[in-house]
Amino acid sequence: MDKIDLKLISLLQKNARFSLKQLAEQVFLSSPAVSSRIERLEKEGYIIGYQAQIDEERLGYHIKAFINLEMTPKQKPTFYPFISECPNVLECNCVTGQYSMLIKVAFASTQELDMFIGKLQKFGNTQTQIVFSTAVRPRGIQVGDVERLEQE
Amino acid sequence: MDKIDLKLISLLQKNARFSLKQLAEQVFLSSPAVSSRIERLEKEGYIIGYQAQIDEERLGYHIKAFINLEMTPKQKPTFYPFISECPNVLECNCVTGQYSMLIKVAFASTQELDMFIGKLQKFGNTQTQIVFSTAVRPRGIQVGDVERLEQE
DNA sequence: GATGAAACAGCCGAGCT
DNA sequence: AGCTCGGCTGTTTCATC
Repeated sequence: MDKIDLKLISLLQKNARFSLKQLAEQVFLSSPAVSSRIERLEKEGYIIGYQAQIDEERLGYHIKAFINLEMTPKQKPTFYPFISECPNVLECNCVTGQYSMLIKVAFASTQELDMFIGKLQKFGNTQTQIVFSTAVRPRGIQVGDVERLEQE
Repeated sequence: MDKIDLKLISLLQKNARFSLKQLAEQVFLSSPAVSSRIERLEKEGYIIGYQAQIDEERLGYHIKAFINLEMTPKQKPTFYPFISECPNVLECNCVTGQYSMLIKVAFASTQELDMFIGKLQKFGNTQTQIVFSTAVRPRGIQVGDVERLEQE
């Protein structure tokens, strides 16, 4: 994990479809060298995958929201499979505080959102925050400028 | 926007580095046809970009958190540029409820997180939820199974 | 990590349905 | 109009240094 690895990560965060040649030019290496570095970064778990970012709004999912779900730990075994199968769930984290799960969702309408929240009731109380607008779109940690060259 | 477009979107969400040929095989079209469809999806704003997903934990950012920030609307013009420049901010949304901004961040330690929260105080009160674990990693809306073929 | 050759994929045109 | 096919160009991969 050196500066070049971080630069490659940063470039792939900007555009995962850069060709090896384009990447090679920007880090002043040959394409085979870049290829083997990326392979290593994938194998060692730094790079989890490459995802196309979709505009949910453009696809008709106009309502985005964060749902706080108050849940007892013993429900986790049934909750986890359920939540990961929901196509409208964009992210779900277990967090500190009164509400134990924080779920990000996208729906076509408030009606659909309401129905989903209804389904969640069997797990516990919910509190919902609807998204008005997005100041910073989901993105990775910005590694370009920082000097964090640990051997992790 | 037909079934094939949705299938392409779904495939690129799974792996943005699929080659045109690989995509073509899976939708039973030729690669030029796939190429022009993707070009159109990008131009029309369905596909915003392609991002490598990084394991922040693996890079040493062990603390992830959601910060609720209570802020008056008049502070937005100074807050927006500030928040989008922070390399540790993974996402930021304006939401309904008592807390007007919901900010997702990643830091190497609770100390750094604490310092950041300190900096936010000049905008308003905060309430922080630290992430214990992730049930569903950030992902796009799952379009594969649903029948949402509107001309949006 | 670099170089060169071979395999491969992507791009642009023409012709077809 | 959009899809498929063929040729050229550029990219990736492998062997060698």
